[in-house]
Amino acid sequence: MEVRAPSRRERLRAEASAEIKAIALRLMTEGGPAAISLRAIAREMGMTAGALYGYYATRDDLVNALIAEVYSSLADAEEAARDAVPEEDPVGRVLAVGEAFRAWAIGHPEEFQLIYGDPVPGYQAPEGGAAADAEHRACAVLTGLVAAAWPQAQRLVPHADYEWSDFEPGFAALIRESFPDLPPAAVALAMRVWGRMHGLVALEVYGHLRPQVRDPAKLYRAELLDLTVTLGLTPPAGRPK
Amino acid sequence: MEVRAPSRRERLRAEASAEIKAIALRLMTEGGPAAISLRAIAREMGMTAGALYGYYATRDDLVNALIAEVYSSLADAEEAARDAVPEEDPVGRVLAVGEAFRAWAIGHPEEFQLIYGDPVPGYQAPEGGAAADAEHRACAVLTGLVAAAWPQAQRLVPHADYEWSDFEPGFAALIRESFPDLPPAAVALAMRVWGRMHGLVALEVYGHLRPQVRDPAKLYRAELLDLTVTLGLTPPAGRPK
DNA sequence: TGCTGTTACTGAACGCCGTGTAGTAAATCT
DNA sequence: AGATTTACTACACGGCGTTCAGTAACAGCA
Repeated sequence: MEVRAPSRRERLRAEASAEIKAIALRLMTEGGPAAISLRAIAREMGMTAGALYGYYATRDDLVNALIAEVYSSLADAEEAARDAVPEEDPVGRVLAVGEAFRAWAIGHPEEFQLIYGDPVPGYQAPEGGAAADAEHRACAVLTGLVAAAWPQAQRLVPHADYEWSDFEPGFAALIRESFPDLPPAAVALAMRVWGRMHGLVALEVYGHLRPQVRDPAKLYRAELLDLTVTLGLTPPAGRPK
Repeated sequence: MEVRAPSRRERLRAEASAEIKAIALRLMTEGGPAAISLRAIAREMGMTAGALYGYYATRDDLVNALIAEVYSSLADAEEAARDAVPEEDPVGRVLAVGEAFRAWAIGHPEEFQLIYGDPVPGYQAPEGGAAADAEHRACAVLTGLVAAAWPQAQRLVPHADYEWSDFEPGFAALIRESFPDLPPAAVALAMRVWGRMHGLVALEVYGHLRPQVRDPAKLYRAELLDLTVTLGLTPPAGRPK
């Protein structure tokens, strides 16, 4: 953890690296993930494509850096939405985080695509990258929601036969660090919540909803409300008779 | 609708067209959707890349043809799964179709990606294409499941304020043709069911589940069971006390 | 101050890719 | 058999990621 003052060289280098990422990000928002081309970036910076290899070993490395950044922005949005609702209102928090997730995705479709879409044929997430870190942050928000709802939710999960061994050791450790008292079944529930929010949003972002449904937001809202039922935060809506 | 016997020329042409699609499909299963290259296909057929333009006007046209074919195979799988369970067992049918959907996706990840993934930047689904047709078939299976469950489900959907005007006219007409007595709220529920199945499966196919969860199938199964609760086919699992 | 090693970049090349266009040979129709 | 349609090749264009030898500017040291 040395904190040498950055030399002029290092500063310029960091700036260039940031500019590369910024341009790449803009290119992506304009033409989708496929529009991230080293040559286009270099063109805008008044450089040659080869010059970029001094900053990123390969195009995929650059994309990975972007993923980390973008994922982090999603995590920020979710955390902000959660913290805007008082802790005593778990239903409100679920709705807020859910809506924030969708709003972010709809507002940044290319970024969503970058994170949750095509990992390019020979993909593989870098092991301990910042991307995995941000993914965990985003996931932790959902886990927190489930943790808050767990007293009510635990009666509703059928036969909670989940063990910590059902999760990868590293992931389990990470979770138990943040939520020491949470049982494994709750973590499983959190993953399901994740999937549930992801489903409709992914369909919408990829254009599978619009050609049929006029107002996807309405659909999503209903799903979120139903989600609070699954979490035991809201009684089933059925008019009793 | 003339039914002339196909001349020799037409037959050869159809065969070539089919071979192109077949090779494209194989290339995709081997290297992901990005590996579909006209040059590679031509190479395998002992032709030049340009020759393929006699069959498909552009690479995207070929991809669209593939999408239609692949989507159709998914619809087949869902219908087969549904029909393997007697009509009197709606819960079984939901589980069967749900598991069939996941099994198909996991077994054909590239195909799943092709259908539900990156529409390439300047995409647009051809209006009345066979792809839209197959998508409707797959969607109809889910609608059918909801229709069967509707007597029980309708008590559970909160404030069913859905009108037919909430859907695109063409889509609404198509649905009402197949299910004359189904209210719009049920269609909305069907779309939510679709989203719910899609969520976890998409996360798994794109590799967001594996690094954390050991057995995604278990998670998905729980989600399906919870889905039958939402559909009113199963009482909430909570031990009453 | 001058010298030396490091760093940032260029320019050209390689091999991919999708896409057109002009020409040729074969199959088909009359 | 002759005229026409069809299927294909050969070639070219521009764009892509990536590599590599060479060059010019910089940094630290004497």
